Amino acid sequence: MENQKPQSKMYLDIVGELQVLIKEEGIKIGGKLPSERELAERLQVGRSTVREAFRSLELLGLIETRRGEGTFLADFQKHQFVEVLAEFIMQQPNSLLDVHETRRMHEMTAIQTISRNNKFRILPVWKSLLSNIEIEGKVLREDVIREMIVATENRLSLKIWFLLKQYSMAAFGDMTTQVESILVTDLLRGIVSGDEEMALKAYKKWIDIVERERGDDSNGSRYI
Amino acid sequence: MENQKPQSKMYLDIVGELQVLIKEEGIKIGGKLPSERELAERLQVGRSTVREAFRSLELLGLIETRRGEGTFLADFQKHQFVEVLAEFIMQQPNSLLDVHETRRMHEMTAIQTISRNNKFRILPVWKSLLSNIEIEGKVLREDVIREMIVATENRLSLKIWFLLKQYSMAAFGDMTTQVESILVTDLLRGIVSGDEEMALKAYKKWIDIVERERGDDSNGSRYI
DNA sequence: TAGATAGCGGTGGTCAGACCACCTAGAAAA
DNA sequence: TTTTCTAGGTGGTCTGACCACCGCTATCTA
Repeated sequence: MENQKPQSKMYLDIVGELQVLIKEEGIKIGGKLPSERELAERLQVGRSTVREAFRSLELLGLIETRRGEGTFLADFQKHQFVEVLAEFIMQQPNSLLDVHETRRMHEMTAIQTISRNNKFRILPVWKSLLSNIEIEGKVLREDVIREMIVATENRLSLKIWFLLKQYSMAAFGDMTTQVESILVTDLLRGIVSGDEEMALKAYKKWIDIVERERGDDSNGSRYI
Repeated sequence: MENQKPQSKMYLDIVGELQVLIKEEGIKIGGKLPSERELAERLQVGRSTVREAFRSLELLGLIETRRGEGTFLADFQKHQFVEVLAEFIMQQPNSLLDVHETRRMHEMTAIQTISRNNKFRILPVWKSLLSNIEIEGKVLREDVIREMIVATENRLSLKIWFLLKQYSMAAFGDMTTQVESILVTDLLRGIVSGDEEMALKAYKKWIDIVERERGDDSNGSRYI
């Protein structure tokens, strides 16, 4: 018996091997992964090691395990881990500010990108949002921003933004404030007309209001 | 023996109990947590269950385990979770372009941030870089950019940028090209003088050259 | 025959105990 | 005093054993 490799962090290797496996076998979201026992044998490790790898991925929201059924590739949206992260991180005021600012960075860049490029400006979604506002009188902050980042077609940025959003939501509670339609209207109008300055100005005011409503003390952003 | 509670997700309870324990015992960053064996006994669970809880927290970057020493409360600033997420996320096609653009986003934001704020403009590091260029005649792209993002004091942004950099390096080979000192000098001068436009213009030219040298086909950036 | 059900195999959840590899501090030797 | 060695503690891994749960199928019942 020549077992147990000395290199630390075997379960991290498993995580890596899992990524390969998922790719090779073409497992899609919601698809089933091999069972723990099978995986252990296939990778020549103990079942407990496989489980440790699974546990970490589970808290990250990347997989989902159901007793009696199996382990599945999770829908990205779930992410229970954010709460845990937030709980732990609350004591570290600085990192929270980083999250905020990085998120704003992605949001502002999206606004700039869209209002500078005709291809994005003429998208029907903006007018659709505008008419929605006229009808309902208000709109969710996240909805508008999300649409903007989606429009830029940068999925990585979208993922990061989504993460950061959840993260700060978990830390501050629900943030999907409904704002005066005037600002959103300005923002959207700025976008469709290519008036970057107008859009950004509306965005900044918007942010100001949101932070004030929350009594945010992490002001003095470096980006705005 | 009345063992093994049926309620699923025992390890999540452990995570919760750990948070309480950390708070009650006043464990600070870098502080030592109880050993796995002690914790198992104290919470009346098996050691493997404790370990599963630890593994998930570890991948989140909340704790750090060192063999032979123990388990410690980690520096949250490390944001280890970003790596794993990135790995999983970037398996998608088209992601390479996304990586590029997201990275440029972080770089440009840093440049803007610095040149708009006196506090950052007057940092001695810029003059130090400038004189270095005069002496050696050239400079590494990454070095300059890194210094800029470091200067903005957003460690999360730095972390993300570093990741993206590594990723594109792995995809394209070594990218640390040495560029004409003129452009870098312009960029740095723009920064210290608060001339955002000048700095950005130099940056964009710089990017152009790098992409051209590499024969980059992922042009048409949405951000520049 | 059609429907209810009891059982079986597979899966995750947990535990206990056993090694191994590693680190550290204190004891023993120089 | 300085160096070396050793014992105990810690995380890392494996094994094998249960349990609780799920889904399916073959069986039993009305």
